[in-house]
Amino acid sequence: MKSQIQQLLTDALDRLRAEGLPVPVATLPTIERTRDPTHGDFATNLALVLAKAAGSKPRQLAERLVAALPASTLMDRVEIAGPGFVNFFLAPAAYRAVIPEVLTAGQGYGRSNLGQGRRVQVEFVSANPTGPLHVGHGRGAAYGAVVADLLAAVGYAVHREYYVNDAGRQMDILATSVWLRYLELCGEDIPFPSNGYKGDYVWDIAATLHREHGDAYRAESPEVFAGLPADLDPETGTGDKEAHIDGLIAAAKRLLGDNRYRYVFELGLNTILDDIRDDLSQFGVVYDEWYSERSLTEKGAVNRAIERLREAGQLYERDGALWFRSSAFGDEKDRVVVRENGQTTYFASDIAYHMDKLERGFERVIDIWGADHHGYIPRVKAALQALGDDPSRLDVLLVQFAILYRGGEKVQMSTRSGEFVTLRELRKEVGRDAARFFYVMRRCEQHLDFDLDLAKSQSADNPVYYVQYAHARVASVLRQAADKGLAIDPTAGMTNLERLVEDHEIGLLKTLARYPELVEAAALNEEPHLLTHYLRELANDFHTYYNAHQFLVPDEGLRDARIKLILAARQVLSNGLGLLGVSAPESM
RNA sequence: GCGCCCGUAGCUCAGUCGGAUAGAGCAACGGCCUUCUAAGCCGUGGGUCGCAGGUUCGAGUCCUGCCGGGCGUGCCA
Repeated sequence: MKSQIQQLLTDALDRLRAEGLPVPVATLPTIERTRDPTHGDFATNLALVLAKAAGSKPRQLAERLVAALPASTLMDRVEIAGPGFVNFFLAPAAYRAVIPEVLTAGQGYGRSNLGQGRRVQVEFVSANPTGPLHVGHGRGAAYGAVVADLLAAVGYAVHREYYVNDAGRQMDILATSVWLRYLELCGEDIPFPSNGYKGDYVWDIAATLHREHGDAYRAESPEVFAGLPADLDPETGTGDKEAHIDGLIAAAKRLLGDNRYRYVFELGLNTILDDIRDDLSQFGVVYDEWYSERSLTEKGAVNRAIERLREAGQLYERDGALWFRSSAFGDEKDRVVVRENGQTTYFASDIAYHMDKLERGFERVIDIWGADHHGYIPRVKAALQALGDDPSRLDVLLVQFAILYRGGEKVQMSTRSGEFVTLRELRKEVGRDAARFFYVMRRCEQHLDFDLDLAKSQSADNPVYYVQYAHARVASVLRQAADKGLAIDPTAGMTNLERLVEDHEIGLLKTLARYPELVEAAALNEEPHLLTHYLRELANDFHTYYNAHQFLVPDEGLRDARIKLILAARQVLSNGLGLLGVSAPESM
């Protein structure tokens, strides 16, 4: 509808230009939906924008513009208002046309081919497999999933990916933590390291190891701790927790040998990864690919990335380490890619990973990170630029923290003690639908206050229930109609739609017509919250209509028209909820 | 110190490429159930858009400075 009006305006401009008005050729008329209904349905500020170039007063120009507009059945009337706005009032028939449009398109209503199949990768969550996902990861999961689905809905070929950090020191700490717990289960006396992973899940993995392999992985405690630097003593502040845990990792590798160490490591990794996969899939979040960090090293991508940087002359040695000159590309300082001990850094893997992403041919790559990683953006972009790639192909979207509230109080979380609220616990408490909806209700760069009590409440205060209830209500009306033996045939001719004349009906029609534009905006700006707000509005339009008018009236023609309208509403509610990963219940 | 994000009604937040009289929900107050689910609807009150400049036909929106809050600033991942 918007584009049709745009075409009318373009035609008008062409005509004015032919009359000799100096209008820049590149001018593309901008059309906006009005905020105020007294300004019509759509408006353009074209006359204001062109006034200077045309050497004419805005209002005079607006009048010439209106006079030049081709006749159209879409339009009820066109008015000039304020300093020179041109307001378009659509004919009611133009709005009613949305009903057949929705009902024929069905689930496809709101989908488009803007992206024309261009390939986009969305990488999200990518939490280290050192423990279960917590509520912070949940927001990234919900946000990423909806962004991906929105892009797919507007015609992009979306590849959803989880980057698995299955290499590196954190994973060694996990493997060692599992082993130490296992030794405790074997009856060894183990002072657990302050820097180890203390969660219950570590015990669970250790118990599996003990159950399946008995004492086969056992070592004696004194042997394990022999010659280690002291752990941090929280009382006195003496000791070094980093040196202590590194010593323990070395002891584990030495005492277990390569094969047995690898086994414990893999057991920990796979157990947790399976848990994360399961958790996400129950959350309705699925991936096309789980991409292993280790595989980057194994196939030589990390070395290749380093070589490419070296060839580009962007590496140098200092203090025994190999540095990337990222400060030459906008980063605040240079970064190490190979440590003094010869090991490549996490950053080196990440350079290789992003190089690999672009090599895989994605036109656009979207990373969704927790906001605490924002300082990381310049160095990754710097690396891409140094490699000769185009850094603008990478967009990093930062998701701020989610803070849980229960009974008006902030829920305390601390990863240090292993006491955190997991995504699984959250889902169990408020349910998948409420969690998915609440997580994307705010712009991603806005801190999210997640009210657990509200998410659980079954009332109008709760936006999820409010929207779902609208859907269930339509279904309920249709059941009533069936019980009364009234025919419902959505594919029957749209002969009675002109009976829809009430304000509530026109309002609902207008909201339904807006949906495709809304999906487009939400997708292109990566803003799922627009969709949650829209659905609330749509539900409100429906509930208001429901309260003001009876649908199942004796007048057959009117009844038929109203049922078609609410069928269309149900379809759009269902489509929108579907994009959010929230169910659309038939009854509540 | 430097960098990124945020600051709009009592609370939580929308606000389209800069557009017309700044919106919604909650909370508060007052109404509506012999009628398709009251998990709903209607109404009332509530604002120095953090502050000060600038850009222009027009600024909550763009620019600069300041104030306040969050996060970051590893040869960790």
